[in-house]
Amino acid sequence: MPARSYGQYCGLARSLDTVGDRWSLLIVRELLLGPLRYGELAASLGGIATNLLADRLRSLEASGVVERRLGASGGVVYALTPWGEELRETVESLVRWSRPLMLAGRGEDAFRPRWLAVALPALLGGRTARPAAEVGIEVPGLSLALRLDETGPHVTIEPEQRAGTVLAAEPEVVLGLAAGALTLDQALAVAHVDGARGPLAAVFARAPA
Amino acid sequence: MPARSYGQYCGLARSLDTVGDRWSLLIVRELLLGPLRYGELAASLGGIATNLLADRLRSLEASGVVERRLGASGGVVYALTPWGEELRETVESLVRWSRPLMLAGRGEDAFRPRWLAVALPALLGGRTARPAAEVGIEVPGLSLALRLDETGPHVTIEPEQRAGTVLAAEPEVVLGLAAGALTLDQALAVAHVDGARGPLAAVFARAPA
DNA sequence: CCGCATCCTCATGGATACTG
DNA sequence: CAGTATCCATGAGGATGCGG
Repeated sequence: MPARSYGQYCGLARSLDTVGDRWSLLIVRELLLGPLRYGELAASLGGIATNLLADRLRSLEASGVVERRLGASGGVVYALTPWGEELRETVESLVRWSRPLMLAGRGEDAFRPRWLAVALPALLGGRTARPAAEVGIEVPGLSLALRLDETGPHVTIEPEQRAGTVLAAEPEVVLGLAAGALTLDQALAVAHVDGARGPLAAVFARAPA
Repeated sequence: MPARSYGQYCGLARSLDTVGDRWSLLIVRELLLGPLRYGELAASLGGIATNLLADRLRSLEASGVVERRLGASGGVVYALTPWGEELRETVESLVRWSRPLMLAGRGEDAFRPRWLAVALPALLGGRTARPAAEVGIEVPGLSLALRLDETGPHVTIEPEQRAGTVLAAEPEVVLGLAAGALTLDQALAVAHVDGARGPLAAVFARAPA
């Protein structure tokens, strides 16, 4: 147990005893998109020390947040337990809370398209009246499609490039999250949708051929 | 800044850069109940090192989560900014997530009735569809059991006397009772017997023989 | 007394090298 | 590839001091 317990009979304190360690919630963030192997986790987390990753995975497994499974290729993969999956609510609330921090711009920070797959539902979800729409962001090596309908937002990751895909997203999200993530070479053409109404679909971008 | 930044352009990572430090969210928890002075914070947090408290308050103030105000008695009090207040959502989601941890029992952990004032709304409020669960809470001289099922939340209070008393009360009554603001006799006087009214007005008080 | 700042010790985090 | 082992830097914890 890397973190000293707060020793408080309080839900918040006990939650933080379990996932309040450095890197723990970021590991959960990665696994919210599906099981990953050790090396994939290390790569996606971007420079976590290997001993820390091993420690965190051990303690998260011991506390029932993460479990080891046998992946399709025979290797061991790490996955969230049902209880661990319930941390999505917490992660999304922190993503929403971070909006002022994200609007400050990317700066020197690293960026991985994967992270959008967690952030976008958190930022776009929760709206009441929402027209059916399709939102996508395409970045090197990854296409993200966010489909919005009456049942809520659904995110799908499409590894294969989809040339000529029409991308749409809420300006606030695209300008806040994707600023700096898309290069000029991707030639994103920004234009307002004809007859766009409501908070959605105000920006169109065209992916490179 | 005590915490090294993760250096990731991700909402979760930036939120954790801001409030992911040890003690930071517990400080927020205390201030969610209202402004406090430095000494009150230190006492309620139970044994935080004074230099750490000073450090955290400084960085939370620098990042716009907390602000210093002049209290009624002329002294300086610490209070949440509007943005800091928005962390209530995150805190409550962690409180809900901690249910299995809290069901494990109190053990040697410290307990302060204040903490219930944050936890109970998180557990009682919220969604409509909720799986059946039972939460036990121990207050000095009082045992509280909170049972959640499809019909809503039910609180079972187990004092020394009042055996078999069934009553209905608003959640605020239970909250006041649990937080020490109301004595059991006062709560019983305010509560309404049977004929529960309102969506959350099903509160049972029962004592062991 | 309250509100911190300083000092010291030790647990934890971070980077790199190394191994089955 | 999936971790361990090692070493150093840093932050936590506790005691104490000091000014208002």
